[in-house]
Amino acid sequence: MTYGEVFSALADPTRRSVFESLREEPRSVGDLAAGLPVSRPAVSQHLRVLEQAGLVTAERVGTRRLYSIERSGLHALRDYLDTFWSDALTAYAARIAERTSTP
Amino acid sequence: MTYGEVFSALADPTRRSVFESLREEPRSVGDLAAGLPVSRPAVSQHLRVLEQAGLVTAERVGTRRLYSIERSGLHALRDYLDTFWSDALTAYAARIAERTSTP
DNA sequence: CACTACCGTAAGCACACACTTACCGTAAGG
DNA sequence: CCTTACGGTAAGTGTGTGCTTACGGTAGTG
Repeated sequence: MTYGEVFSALADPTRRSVFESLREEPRSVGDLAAGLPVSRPAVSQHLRVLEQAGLVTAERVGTRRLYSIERSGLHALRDYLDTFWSDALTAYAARIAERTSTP
Repeated sequence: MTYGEVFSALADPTRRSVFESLREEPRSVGDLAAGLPVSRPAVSQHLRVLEQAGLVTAERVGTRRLYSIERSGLHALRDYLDTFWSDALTAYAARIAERTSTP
């Protein structure tokens, strides 16, 4: 579960549709597929990618599987953004300091 | 410049390497390609995608082109995360309220 | 025990895309 | 000018991947 997996998971439009649909409420695979222009196995494969990226989790309810949003995936994304900005600012400050001390 | 473009732009490892390399300081195309296992045209194509996604900008310096980090791309990403969470929380609260009022 | 509902997996296909080499345009420097 | 440095673009290639249909496997139901 790396941020690379999160990026490539959310890069696909269909996968984003699935993910954003789960934002409203937990749904089953067939339920998700019914609102999309692709087949049920396709949705199943997308869910596998999303699960691997830590974006969703599954829960067995009888013969169905209820998929819900998982926090860790987006958490990894947010951490990536935060460290990216702080590193960029640090590098920027260092570059300025170097330029003013040795002109 | 949508968050979809940002996601697919950062989904590629080589493109992330380019992007994260620019976090340290602005660099030219040949400079970036020198630190990567791919050819210069490949880097040039990656930079086009990153530019289209609002993640980098170019500045002409003589015959060279200095690429730097652009804020708008990651800004769009952060907005996406924020609205996603707030929408998810709203939907969750509504679901709870509905369940407690009509059991 | 059937029978149905639900879903994951396998196999195959068509397209996208990340690369390459080759080429051309533009700016600096003799 | 001519030459060199730098980089964007074109065309072609191979792998990855998003999709399909077909199948098998498990949990409820009569």
